[in-house]
Amino acid sequence: MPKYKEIADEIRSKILNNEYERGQKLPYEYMLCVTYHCNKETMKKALEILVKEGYIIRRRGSGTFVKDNNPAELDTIINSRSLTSRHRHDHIDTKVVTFEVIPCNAFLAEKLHIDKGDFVYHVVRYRKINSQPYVVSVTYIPLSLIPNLKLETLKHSFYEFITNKMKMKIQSTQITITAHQPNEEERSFLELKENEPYIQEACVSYLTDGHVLEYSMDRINYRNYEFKTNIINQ
Amino acid sequence: MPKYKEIADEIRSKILNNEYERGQKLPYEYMLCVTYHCNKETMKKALEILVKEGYIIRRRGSGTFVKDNNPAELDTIINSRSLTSRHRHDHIDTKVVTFEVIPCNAFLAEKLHIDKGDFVYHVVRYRKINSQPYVVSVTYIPLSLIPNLKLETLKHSFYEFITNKMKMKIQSTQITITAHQPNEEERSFLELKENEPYIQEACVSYLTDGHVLEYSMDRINYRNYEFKTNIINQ
DNA sequence: GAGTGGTCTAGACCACATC
DNA sequence: ATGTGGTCTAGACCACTCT
Repeated sequence: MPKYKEIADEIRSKILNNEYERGQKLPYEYMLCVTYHCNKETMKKALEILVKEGYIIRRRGSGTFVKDNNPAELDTIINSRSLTSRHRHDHIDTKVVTFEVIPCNAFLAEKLHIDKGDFVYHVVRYRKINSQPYVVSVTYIPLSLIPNLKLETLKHSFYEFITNKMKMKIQSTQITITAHQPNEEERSFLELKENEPYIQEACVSYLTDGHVLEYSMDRINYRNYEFKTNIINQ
Repeated sequence: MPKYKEIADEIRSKILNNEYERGQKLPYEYMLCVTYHCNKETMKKALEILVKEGYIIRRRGSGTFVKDNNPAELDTIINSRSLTSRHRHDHIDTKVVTFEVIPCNAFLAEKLHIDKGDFVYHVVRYRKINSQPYVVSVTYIPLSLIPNLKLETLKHSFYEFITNKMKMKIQSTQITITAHQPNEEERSFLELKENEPYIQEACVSYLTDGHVLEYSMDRINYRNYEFKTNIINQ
């Protein structure tokens, strides 16, 4: 793990533990460099991570300040740090209702960066968390990437399988949030009333080797939905 | 404008103009440094911007590649580059239905980083785009930041006013997306049927001087809602 | 003017991918 | 072994804020 990430982790946990308090001014850059034994540019990289995560704010001429925010709330923001932990829901109460191999259409070919007609897994899963219906998950995965996908894997954690068994790494994910009317099965599982839509998170996941791992649509009862992110102006 | 942003802009537009094609490998780092007359670290900063925006992918040992994506679609991703342009809707068909000054409650005090009881503007606006109902916008702004806010300003672009007249700069925005049932007025304006929720984007906008400019809730008919973002794994 | 961040460079050295 | 990106450093110089 690079030094700048270690330093970011240290400072982040100091903020979360209130060693650096809300609204407080941090020591200035050179002082931090001395404390954490690094060069100015390295410290800048570390602090930049925390800026992007919304923990601190830097002002030329004034200094670096801890954002006057509820730290617990900050920790729920979706960013590079939390993407992995989002996948950790994967083990809970999964019912696989569809598991088939089909030739993909033009839409999927575009998303998955493969040719129209190439075979893909088509998986539909109904998932509960703490016995409460949570998500209808529709996933398409190129067959060529994982020729030996098994039903058992889909019942447990697909993410674990990808990471630990296949030694693949997700590099980035494009997320698109929209809302739509469910079909009858979805409505019944998600316990939606007449006219109520689900929120859909459509994800395209890229591996570090450049391949697209999957195109997935997670459909969630809007009552349970929350998405937080932090956008920094350039 | 720093050199690394200029270089990022140049390379981004080459990608958008297909001078660097989808899926193509870019010249390697040192070559790019020669082409754009800069140092390795500067080029790295430039390319990092494009990685975050989802235009390119870098692989240690292999090279830098243009993502095999529809460039037009990439341009709709919400990130530092597009935050500003989102505010450009601000001029369209605005009806101000509430404009008052009230003492804030504990919830707002927390969001705006002011004391409970401090005065804030409370603004509710109904906005149409191309004569179509688009958003119910509820905004709270600390009175102390803008003591002279006028009704006229709210009918036009609040963002323009902040930027050009007040010379303020938005540094970052925390966005939280949820969905809720409307009240009667909201339902009627947004043309929602019985049981249909709106999607809410709650935003906390920070200025470069560290103050919170506003807490706003934009409530949108779910049929018209779309939010795209790109998340890079660390 | 003093304090503080931001940018840029030159160069050393490391880590990973591919052949 | 070679090609390619990633990290780290030392130091020069610039830009903004505050008082």
